[in-house]
Amino acid sequence: METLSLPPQATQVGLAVDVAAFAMHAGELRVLLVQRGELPHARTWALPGGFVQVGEALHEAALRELGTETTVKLEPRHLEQFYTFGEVNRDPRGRIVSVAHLAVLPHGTVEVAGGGHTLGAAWFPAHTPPTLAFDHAAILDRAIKRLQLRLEYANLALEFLPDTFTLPELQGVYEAILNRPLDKRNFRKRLLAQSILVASGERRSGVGRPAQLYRRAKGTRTAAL
Amino acid sequence: METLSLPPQATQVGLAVDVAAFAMHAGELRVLLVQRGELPHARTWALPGGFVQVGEALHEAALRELGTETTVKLEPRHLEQFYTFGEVNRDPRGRIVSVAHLAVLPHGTVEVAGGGHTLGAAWFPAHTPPTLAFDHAAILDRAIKRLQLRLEYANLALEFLPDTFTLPELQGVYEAILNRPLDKRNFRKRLLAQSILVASGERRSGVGRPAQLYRRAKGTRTAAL
DNA sequence: TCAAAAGTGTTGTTTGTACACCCATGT
DNA sequence: ACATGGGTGTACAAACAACACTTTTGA
Repeated sequence: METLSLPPQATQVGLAVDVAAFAMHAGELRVLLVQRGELPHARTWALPGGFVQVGEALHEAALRELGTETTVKLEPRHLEQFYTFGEVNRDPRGRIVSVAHLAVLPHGTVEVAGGGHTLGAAWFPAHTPPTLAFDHAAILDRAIKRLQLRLEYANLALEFLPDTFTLPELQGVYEAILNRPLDKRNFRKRLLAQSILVASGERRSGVGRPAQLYRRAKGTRTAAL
Repeated sequence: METLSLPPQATQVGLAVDVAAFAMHAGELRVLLVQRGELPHARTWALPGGFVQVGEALHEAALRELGTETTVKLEPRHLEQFYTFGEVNRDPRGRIVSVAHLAVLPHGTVEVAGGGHTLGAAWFPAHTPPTLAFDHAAILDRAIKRLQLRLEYANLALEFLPDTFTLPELQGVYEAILNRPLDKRNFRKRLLAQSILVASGERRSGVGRPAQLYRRAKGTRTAAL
């Protein structure tokens, strides 16, 4: 297929991916950050990311960066590109355009460690992140907005939880992402009306009254736009 | 600012923009296409597009391509990127990633002619386009979906019309974009309830009963997400 | 028996949708 | 007078928002 050649001006702009990967920890929405080990912005926190390889699809590059910049293998339940950041001076190394991705990691994804070019990796509160390198604060901002949008109509909240979960847990995910409290009765009414949840009959022991366990009904996984 | 250098693997992927530019003609939603003058896909129709230059923002590249691939200067009322297409084999010349943009051209933008590398430019029905080069059919498809989404909550329909317009004209824009008829009474109720339209008192002569003219209320232009 | 968390209904408001006739003008 | 397109209101259904007490368990 390489019968025609790329014109020279086609290869002067660098193409990267950055990934805003979210998970729930301690009832809070957290985002995965890596501490840069190289200039520019050495020692500051940043979204995991890197350059797209020639034979690699964009989502593959995003997955690879999630895997190599952190030691533990991460298997996102959801991955979608949401915006492409191309300001001319967003990176001091030259003209680099970044296709930003949103990832959702399932419950239990806790241990992460730096790998590759990074000094470390850790989870941070998504709504109150530390100072970030490059334009990553803007990228994170937009990622959260997209996540909030998706929540409303693509059952994305379930991807944060294990296979079985209680309604209060699910409501906690919604509240953590939307960053505001929700009414318990209206929440239950709305969710159950969608009939994407089925009670698994069991109950989970805890401090107060045990909660009904639910799981997602078969065939109700909605594809991302 | 060029104190740090781009790593070599950063420059192996070509970055382009493609633009789906829409306008209303004869009560129909039309999209601007150019006929390619070069391989690959010589003589087939395609969305206007081309490579991003080093010192150029993405939206500037989109505007430039709109201007150089057509002779008449086009001044879009709305321009936003909506998705980045990066399939590995989408272009036989090599690895080229395209940031796709959606543009809305105002009423009266009729004459276009080929320029640059193209054999010609013309408007085509957006819902029934001819065979398109590369993956441009998929890009156009997604552009129309985005346009339909925007319509619902970003008053984008007004950008297709001149400063003053009648409600039946506005309804025609909605129907052309959504590709389905709307109820006249409900449409008027909904639009007037938003109070973004003010009657300009005048009337326009035509065949039947004259229609009330409206214009957009000041300060009601909503920024694109 | 107390603390802690789960569960449950009703009411009013807003939003959306279906639907048919009269009005103002030009010919 | 008639043809052409513009303009108007109501009734039902669905979705959404506010709001407080009872139930089940473990300690």
